[in-house]
Amino acid sequence: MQVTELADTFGVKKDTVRYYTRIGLLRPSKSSNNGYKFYATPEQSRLRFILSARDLGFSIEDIKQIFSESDEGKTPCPTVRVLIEQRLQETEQRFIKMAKLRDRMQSAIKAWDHMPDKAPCSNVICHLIEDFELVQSDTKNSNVQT
Amino acid sequence: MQVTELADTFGVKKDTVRYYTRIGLLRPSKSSNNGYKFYATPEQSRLRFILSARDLGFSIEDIKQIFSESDEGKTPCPTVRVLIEQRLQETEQRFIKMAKLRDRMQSAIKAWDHMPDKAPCSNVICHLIEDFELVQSDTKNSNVQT
DNA sequence: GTTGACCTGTGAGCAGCTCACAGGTTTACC
DNA sequence: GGTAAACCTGTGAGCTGCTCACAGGTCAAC
Repeated sequence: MQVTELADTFGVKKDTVRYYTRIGLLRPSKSSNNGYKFYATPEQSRLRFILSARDLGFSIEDIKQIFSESDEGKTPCPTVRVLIEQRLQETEQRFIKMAKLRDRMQSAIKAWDHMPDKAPCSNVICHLIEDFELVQSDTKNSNVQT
Repeated sequence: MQVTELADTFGVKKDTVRYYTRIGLLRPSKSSNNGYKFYATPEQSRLRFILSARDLGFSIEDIKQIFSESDEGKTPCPTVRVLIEQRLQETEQRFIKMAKLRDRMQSAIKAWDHMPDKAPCSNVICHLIEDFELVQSDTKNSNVQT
């Protein structure tokens, strides 16, 4: 199998396969006649594994580490358990951050609904954005006070 | 004000200010004696604006566009209203994707709790990760069937 | 032999910073 | 005046995880 067939088999882009190859996650042999890279069965397993791990939030670096352990014949399972906990924590933090961002955006849109457009003046570029900050902190303060 | 003072004033890193300068969001003058960049009041307003916009999910490119309109004296408000809707949609999509990822990770951890570590064999690198896929699709199927 | 389709590897680019680093400037002290 | 240390500067490169662009090699059909 060369790159195109492998990519099509797993429903990924050729460039993705090439990328994984370039960074050493896949290690195809070289076809002797034309020098094209040749992906045999083990490389196909590895790609399948990469895609599964990716779907579980493991980073490329994580996958490298898992491979290096399994290549030595060691069980990568303990590492996998530790890594996923870390990745989950990161994901949760980003998730919370994104939820907050979404809320901010939604309340900005709502607040702007009844505000007019204004031309920029000396220090104010867009009053919608700049006034929203104030609204936000007012809200915060009044929440604190009540 | 030069870069360090400006950065400290707004609680950002020097490198961030330098980055914004490099890409043209800030346009400091050059100090005549030592050639260092000098950030006057308008640049301080711009930085404040950048940070507010960033907190509302606008991209650097969005901010550039907003600046270019306000620099021409036009009101950027209509653009801002359109842009934030787009960014909100993107944020929501990423949010949903991340929620799903989080759920997958959590259920993997749960499922792995009762599974042993195993050494890698010919086609299997880490059975935790590789078997989880199957569990997932089984669950999906049984949900469909019920 | 030649046209054209397809395949290849590699360099560069994306966002939004962040880091590394060589070298200029300033300050404290003698 | 000199000098060493501390601090400041701008710029190039690196980060993730791809994705795109592109010059050139290969191959099947005619």
